[in-house]
Amino acid sequence: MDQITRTPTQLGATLRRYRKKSGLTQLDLGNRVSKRQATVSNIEAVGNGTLDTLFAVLSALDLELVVRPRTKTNPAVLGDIF
Amino acid sequence: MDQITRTPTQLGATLRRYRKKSGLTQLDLGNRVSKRQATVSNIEAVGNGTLDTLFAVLSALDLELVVRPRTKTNPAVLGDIF
DNA sequence: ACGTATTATGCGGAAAAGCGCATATTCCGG
DNA sequence: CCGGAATATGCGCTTTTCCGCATAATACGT
Repeated sequence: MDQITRTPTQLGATLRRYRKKSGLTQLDLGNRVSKRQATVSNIEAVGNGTLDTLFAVLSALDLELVVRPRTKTNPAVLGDIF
Repeated sequence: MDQITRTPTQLGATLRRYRKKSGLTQLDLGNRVSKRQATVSNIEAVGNGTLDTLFAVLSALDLELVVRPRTKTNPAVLGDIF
């Protein structure tokens, strides 16, 4: 299932999903990327952060990003809801 | 062709590709998202920036992000090269 | 309900990214 | 080549993010 994100908040929610799926806490993940638990919280919950932090987290969770033209897929169902 | 990115630099290169494809200059794009040409340059060339800026640019270029587990695709050929 | 684990939030200070403005450098068509 | 367009870089300043550290609030199993 592709995780389409169009806002920082959606991205944060998606990252959280993947983090939980791999059984890590924010503290665990923060340690792996040498960042604070608070920083992980901030990027997940608020959607604030830098690209540096983002890619550190993606790497730690063994994820990658795909950039593509927007699809017609219902934009509401994408990640904010859960 | 999927635009897989695993580093800020690859992402920047990808954004540049899409910007040029849509016939915009950094100045054009900067104006659309109410940010400086220098800020666009920074995210494209250096890979530095915030999620805020990133999603503003994605939106202006009508792009979306997909987060997914890393594939086995040759990781070297993805965007730094060009 | 309790206790613990997890996540969110707050502080002061350092670092980075943003700004306006300007200029240097590079790219590219003619 | 030359000249203009486009991109990169610099300065001083403001805003945001990150830091360490700590605590408050929430979630979750027993």
